[in-house]
Amino acid sequence: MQTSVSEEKEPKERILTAAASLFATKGYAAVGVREIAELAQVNVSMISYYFSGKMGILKEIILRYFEEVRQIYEKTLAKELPPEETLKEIVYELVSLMKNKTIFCKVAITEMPFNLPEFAEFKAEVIRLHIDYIKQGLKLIELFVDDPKFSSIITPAMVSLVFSHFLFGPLIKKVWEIELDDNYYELYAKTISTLLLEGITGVKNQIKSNKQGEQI
Amino acid sequence: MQTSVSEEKEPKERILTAAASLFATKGYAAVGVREIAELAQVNVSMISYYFSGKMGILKEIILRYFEEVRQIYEKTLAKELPPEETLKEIVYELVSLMKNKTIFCKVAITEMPFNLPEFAEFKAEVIRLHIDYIKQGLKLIELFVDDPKFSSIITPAMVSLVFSHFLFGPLIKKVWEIELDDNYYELYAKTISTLLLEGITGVKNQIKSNKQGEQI
DNA sequence: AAAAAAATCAAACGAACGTTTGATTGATTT
DNA sequence: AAATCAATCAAACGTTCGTTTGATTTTTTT
Repeated sequence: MQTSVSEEKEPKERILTAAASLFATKGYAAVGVREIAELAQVNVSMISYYFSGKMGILKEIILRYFEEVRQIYEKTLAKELPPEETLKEIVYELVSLMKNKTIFCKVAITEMPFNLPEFAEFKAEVIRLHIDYIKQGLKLIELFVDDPKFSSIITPAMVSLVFSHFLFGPLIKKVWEIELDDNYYELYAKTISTLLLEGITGVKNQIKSNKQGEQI
Repeated sequence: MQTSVSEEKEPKERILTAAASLFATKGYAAVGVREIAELAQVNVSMISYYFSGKMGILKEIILRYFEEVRQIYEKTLAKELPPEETLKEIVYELVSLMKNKTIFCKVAITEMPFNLPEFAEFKAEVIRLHIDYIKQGLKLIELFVDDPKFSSIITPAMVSLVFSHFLFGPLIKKVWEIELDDNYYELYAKTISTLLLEGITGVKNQIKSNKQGEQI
């Protein structure tokens, strides 16, 4: 374990990295500003100076995460591949995002289910801002399953599928005792996208056979 | 929103329910003991009296959650159904567990990715105690995919698939504007288990075709 | 070189934290 | 009825919390 951030750029970025790393392991609310400042090797007051408060750091982390996801969606949808290929590519890109910026993503995802009163409004705003491209992603899935009820099941399922590995990260290492190298993550992306595509196809067939059942 | 716990049993149970409900919405670390006490309508000191500290409540919640899951596994495996049916039934049971005891499950799951130093040992112990039946569950999947590397991908994926709806619960209501009644949850369980079964079958086929590719 | 702006610091702020104390009440046992 | 035990309480414990202050240093601009 490192006790300080190694020769890293500007203080503002050091604070962000240190905080993200602490938030990722202990959760936002369990981390104190002094702990962040020590790891980032800055004075405590610098946190309010640069981020106007501890909450500002979390907001910045979440904004950056959503921006990365937005770019992935935009970049991939612009290619206008067939839906299956698009979905596969999005999964690949999301996995490599998680691999390269694990702690940022983990913070954004683990803090998502919570509803701190001071934070609810900001989160709702972020969701609102990004709802457009989320729905673009949904249209993709609705090419398979054109019922909003199914989208509301499959979309969160897709998100949590892709991120499951990183959520349970430390536990996985402990239980299976495997090495998490580049090969592993390639297999991971491939397996998850297959799981998802074949799964959705299965759901689609299930719906079809149900409809036929009703008609008889 | 209720400001107190309605005429409920023993004080100890009131504390547990109140705490779980607060932990579920704000996260363990963001909730204070006084807030819990107020909601449970007990004196603050009763928390240490019954649970020997705030952490004791969280431990109790997590223990109860794991016990419920253990019972589901045991009960279902005892039936000795074919693997597909077993998997399907486990998913159904897990969904209905989440439906009936949402806040307890949500707390257990959302706090799982974090590693508070005072809490790491307990969590490792719980995992160790339950590793046996988790591996029993794994054997199920290894009937489809007999490579531990794939299990390490598919098992967390399965868990997060089943729980995705409850993790993103409030967000789902907001985005899709749908009613979450019994019918919805029946569809939910059915869809998730299809997604999972067909997905795993797809992964299995992918592996098979890869192996054939190597042999040529 | 002087002036202005930005960055950093130690120190202190009041508030909230989880826990403990010691007295008091209510119920149970002798 | 007396003694014992469990349950509850208000109050205070010492810490830690996030933030702010006002002085000081460093950098940039004039």
